[in-house]
Amino acid sequence: MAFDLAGYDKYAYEPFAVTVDLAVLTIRDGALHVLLVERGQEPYAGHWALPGGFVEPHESAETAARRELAEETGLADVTGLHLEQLRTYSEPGRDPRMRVVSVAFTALLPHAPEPHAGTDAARASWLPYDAAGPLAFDHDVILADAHERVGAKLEYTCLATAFCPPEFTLGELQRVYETVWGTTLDRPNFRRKVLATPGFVEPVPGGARLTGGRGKPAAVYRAGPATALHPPLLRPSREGRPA
Amino acid sequence: MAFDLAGYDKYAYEPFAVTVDLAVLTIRDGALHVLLVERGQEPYAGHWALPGGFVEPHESAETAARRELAEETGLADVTGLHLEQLRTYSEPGRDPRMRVVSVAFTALLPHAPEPHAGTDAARASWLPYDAAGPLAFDHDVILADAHERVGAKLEYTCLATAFCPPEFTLGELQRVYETVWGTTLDRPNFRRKVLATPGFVEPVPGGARLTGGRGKPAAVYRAGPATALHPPLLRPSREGRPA
DNA sequence: CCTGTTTATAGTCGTGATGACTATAAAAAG
DNA sequence: CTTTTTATAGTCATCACGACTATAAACAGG
Repeated sequence: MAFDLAGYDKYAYEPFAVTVDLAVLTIRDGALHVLLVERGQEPYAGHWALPGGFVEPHESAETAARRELAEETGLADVTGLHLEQLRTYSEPGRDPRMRVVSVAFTALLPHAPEPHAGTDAARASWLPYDAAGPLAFDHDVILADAHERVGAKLEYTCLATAFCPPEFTLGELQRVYETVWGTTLDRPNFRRKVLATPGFVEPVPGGARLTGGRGKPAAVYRAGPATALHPPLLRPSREGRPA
Repeated sequence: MAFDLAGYDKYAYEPFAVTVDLAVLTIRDGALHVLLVERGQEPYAGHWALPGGFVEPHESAETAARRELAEETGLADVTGLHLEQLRTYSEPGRDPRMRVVSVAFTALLPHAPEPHAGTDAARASWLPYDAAGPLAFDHDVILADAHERVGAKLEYTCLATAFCPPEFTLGELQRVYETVWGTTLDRPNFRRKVLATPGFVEPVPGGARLTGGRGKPAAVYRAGPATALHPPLLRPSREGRPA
């Protein structure tokens, strides 16, 4: 399959298929969920897999990821959503049929509409992160990498608001941290830290949310202009976390 | 050029060339240097570019990057060197000849042997980071991304020792931080922080280095087993750094 | 040989961030 | 109307860190 391209130095190269895979995360009912599609064909027929697809000739991987995200979630507007390149997976054997190099992305969604069936008529659904394995191909690894990356970015960026609707309470924001990290946090300390970070959140002029939820109504906030957290909001002590 | 692969769902896909590009960084004479090769052919003939090459059919991008690193630096043993995937660059127009998707890597070297000429007979050399532009293709962007990534990782990982020889002084380690960040640090405070972080460095039993350098001889340390820094060693105040 | 320069190392002090904790307010559930 | 739940205010001790001073040990250059 190798061929020579006139003028391309003196290399012969092998063409690869290039795809994008998406680890789309959201929080439903206080648990981390991931968007998965059920494969209709071999290999891994009947297995769950991360949504994704081929990068088309005219588009970048980022553009392809955003297109796939729109197709798979059925969201009309995915322009404001957090979409970030995770890493590229290129092990020769990762797809048994041929050489496929996949650029993986992480996407964070605030609310979680039920997904449409994908273009290949497979079932698509939100599954709890903890019940998501084993996935097709190397998607377990991609999903775990995405989780680790998001957990780390919560520490030193304002990324947590990407899981929240446009207006939210500090309790909701705290639940994002607790859900992704799998820990519990002290409420007054969390509150103090968030409010002491300039630009992390800003109060919504009007209101206190009542929502029928139990307890005292909470003040409502919006995401602020800041993107980084200085100093960071570190996870409760874990010795020797991987880099 | 599109074709159909029997059994591959129902997609037609376009084959891409997949390459690796390496941002190989080291510190020479107290300044950050990058390994560059001079292009012999169009496009960008005569321009400097990041070393790199095609991923071969049997290897992953990581393997290809390590192979290219060995070829370009002429180092016999690149197994212990820090090599890390940066991100993938896939803009359709980034190579004017055809569609090339490039997986970029960052490599850190302690000492800096003069590089061999690459396999394509182009010149290869260490250039100061600040004098490295403008590079071929989108390599300026890749190089800047690598610098930013390395600077950020110095904050919360033990990566700085990757720039140091097996045995080093705290002064050398501090110069790594200062060189990459472009700042100066308070020596006693830096020392206190590094020594207070368990597993960051460990003293070499034997010796104090004399080296003919001016000043009081310094104690010699080795990299310790730790990989992460808790709490992090933050850069001097910068408001609103990008995530 | 003496003095100044350079680098390494030890320590102090005040501020601010943080973890652990207590207390109060305001809603819903029973 | 009491309990439960959540939100919010505050305290206190510890620790991390920036700024700073002091001392030690090498070399350079007269």
